[in-house]
Amino acid sequence: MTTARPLRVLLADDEHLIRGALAALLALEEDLVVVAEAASGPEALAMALAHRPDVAVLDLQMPGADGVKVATSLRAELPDCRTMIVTSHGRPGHLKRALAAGVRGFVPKTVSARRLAEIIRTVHAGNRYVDPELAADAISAGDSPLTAREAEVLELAADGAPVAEIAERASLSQGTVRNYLSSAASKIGAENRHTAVRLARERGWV
Amino acid sequence: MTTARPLRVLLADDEHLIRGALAALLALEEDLVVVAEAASGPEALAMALAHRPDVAVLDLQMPGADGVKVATSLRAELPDCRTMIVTSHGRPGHLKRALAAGVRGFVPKTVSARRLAEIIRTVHAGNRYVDPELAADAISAGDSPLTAREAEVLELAADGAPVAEIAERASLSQGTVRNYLSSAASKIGAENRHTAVRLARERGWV
DNA sequence: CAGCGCACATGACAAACGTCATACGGTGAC
DNA sequence: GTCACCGTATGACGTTTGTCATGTGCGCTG
Repeated sequence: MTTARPLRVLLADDEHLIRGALAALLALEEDLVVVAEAASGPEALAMALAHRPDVAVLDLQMPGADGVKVATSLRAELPDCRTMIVTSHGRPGHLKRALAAGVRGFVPKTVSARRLAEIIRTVHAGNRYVDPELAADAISAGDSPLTAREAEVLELAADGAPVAEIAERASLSQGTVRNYLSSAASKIGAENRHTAVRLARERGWV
Repeated sequence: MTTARPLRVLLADDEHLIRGALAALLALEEDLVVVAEAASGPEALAMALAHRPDVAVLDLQMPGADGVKVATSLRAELPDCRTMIVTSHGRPGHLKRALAAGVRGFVPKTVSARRLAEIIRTVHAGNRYVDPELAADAISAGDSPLTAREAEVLELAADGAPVAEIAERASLSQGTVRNYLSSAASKIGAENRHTAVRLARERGWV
């Protein structure tokens, strides 16, 4: 059993420093081999199709397309490839999106390389792994109490646009927009739409 | 000249994965030795005092105290130790703050490890190094047109607090607060304080 | 089918906000 | 020593928001 076929890994992260360092560390693991690296979402996708890795380790924030988008495409185009997300900022919403996209591993960058290698093996074996802390956050954040429209309007309000502009962009009357913003804010427990936007962001509801 | 005293490096980054990987890569450089690692601002400070490194490589965002704060303290307590900042999100304002704190190197995490090693040597030699792209951003963002008070009030407005609360926290009258917010927004070219906050953030003015 | 929740709307009122004029004391520059 | 700019303040004005009541129509679900 010493000559098992090595586990082929794709590494995608826009930070060269991290990516290179990670590749070096994973190379120390005998059963892992990094077959491709990418610095952007589209590049990750292209690399995956070219090299057909067993596991794709994706950074959440990358130029072009974020980790979850890449995972979604990968699921369609390369179903045998397991995907996992590594991230610095673990927002509850991201985790939820990721799991919905078929991602099987979700870990913060605070883990050690050894641990990451273990998790890569876990994921490859067909199991899932979600960082317990992030999972707890996601659960405690709960599901969004917002209706689809409320969320949409809140999102349009995100950059501080006045009601008139939001109304126009959403093709709604100004009164309706105010109603939605008001009910969204009260559901969230914020005193005004701006704090509502911030809180919704933090909880991954927008 | 082969047995020169090695260059002693302190590594501070809250992401274990990155920090470990970085340490491993820097260890490949013959003339560098990582003498200490830290995962938070205070820890970095303590480690520096205990191990007296030649160069401290600090992540910008860390729990406890950010890289710039650590650099400031270090400058006072360990003047011989050069400091440099490594960061993922290079906002213009951070660079300015960092240079003011006596930081001698400022690089994004997109550089390669080899390059980082070179820069560590540059910094140790007493020179400065600032990533050209970040420098260009900082220059094009220009200086803040805001007065000290305007910036302060704008910062208090950052989380969407109403004027009354800002006034209380700044010990100002509500009218004054509104005046400041109004003039700050007009200087920035924003239509209201919320977009003003956002733009000021992007330009590193708060 | 009756009831419920949602999308969407209107009108009205109070509170918050943005803007402007005006004022006065302090500080630094010329 | 005047001039300009800043910090601070007030009062007044119109506009934008937040909130509420109320209404219509639609699609589920019991």
